[in-house]
Amino acid sequence: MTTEIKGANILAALENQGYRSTLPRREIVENLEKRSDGFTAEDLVRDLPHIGRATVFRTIKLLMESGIICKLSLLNGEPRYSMAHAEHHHHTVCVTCGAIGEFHAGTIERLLRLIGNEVGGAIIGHRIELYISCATCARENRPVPSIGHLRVS
Amino acid sequence: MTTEIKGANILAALENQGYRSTLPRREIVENLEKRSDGFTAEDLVRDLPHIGRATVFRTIKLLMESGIICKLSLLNGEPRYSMAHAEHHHHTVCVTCGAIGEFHAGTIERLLRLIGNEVGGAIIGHRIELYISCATCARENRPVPSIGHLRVS
DNA sequence: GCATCTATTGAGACAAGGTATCTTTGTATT
DNA sequence: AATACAAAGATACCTTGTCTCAATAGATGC
Repeated sequence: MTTEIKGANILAALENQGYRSTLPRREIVENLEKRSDGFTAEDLVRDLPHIGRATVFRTIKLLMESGIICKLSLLNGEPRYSMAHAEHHHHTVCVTCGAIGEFHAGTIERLLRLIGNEVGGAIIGHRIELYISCATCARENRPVPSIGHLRVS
Repeated sequence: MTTEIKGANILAALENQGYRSTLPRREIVENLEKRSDGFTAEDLVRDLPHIGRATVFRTIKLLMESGIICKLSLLNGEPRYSMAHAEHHHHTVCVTCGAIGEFHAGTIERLLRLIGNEVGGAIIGHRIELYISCATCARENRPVPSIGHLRVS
């Protein structure tokens, strides 16, 4: 029931926005399709050594602006990218293995909008990252790092 | 009604954790007290040129681990630090002027805990940033940048 | 007050993640 | 096919930190 844009459709989406369909872009999109979890820019650079570093970053930026991939932060601030499977959503990040999940929560959206009123000014958007110890890591009792003020009381 | 730790108390807190009260640390803490809004590491480096860059970063890390300051992200991912006025809290970030605010929302905490159950695995903590156009910027109609998948529908 | 022990500092090299510049190449269009 | 301009590649550069290592300075015992 996800509204994932994929394959040729991604390129088509870019073309509709006036961007050209080039070989590097096709290769990057193709590579992304194989990925089910979070990835780094360097993953792509490593996987596609004949494509320039700058091009990889430029394409990532393009895909982000088009809402096709999104960027999130591990606990320590390390960046990760992941395919955007839904229009607006949030991420779960496993603090031990780094696995990325996705969730949607209408109630939170509504709440945040209310809070926006209280806070003064116009609410534009938000970022929510939920740090978890994923099912596998929790089962294996892998030690959870200290997370400072991000912890839940 | 905030539980802000300040001045000598910050140093005392560090000493209680076994850290020494050194001149650079005192100067950094003193400088931080003057700040009411978000700041960058480079702000401190610039303000305290006789203190080494590494020491500034080391002290920031220390203060973060002690829960005295916290780190957050502007829309574009740029890091900002801000004094932690409450135990566990979240931030509002003005997307046009970068002003940092703070809010607390028990309801969201509870909700996220519920979502944690659904998501599978153990919930450890979370990060929430609410992007706004602050009262001043909204009044002056300053243009809001595109924010990709972070926007609220 | 002085010696000592060790945490901390400063300087500077290094690393990750990304952007800017500039020339060459590739794509869409006529 | 010719052309115009978007995009690529190479590379230098920037920002935000971290690491190393010798020199220094707090805390402590005497």
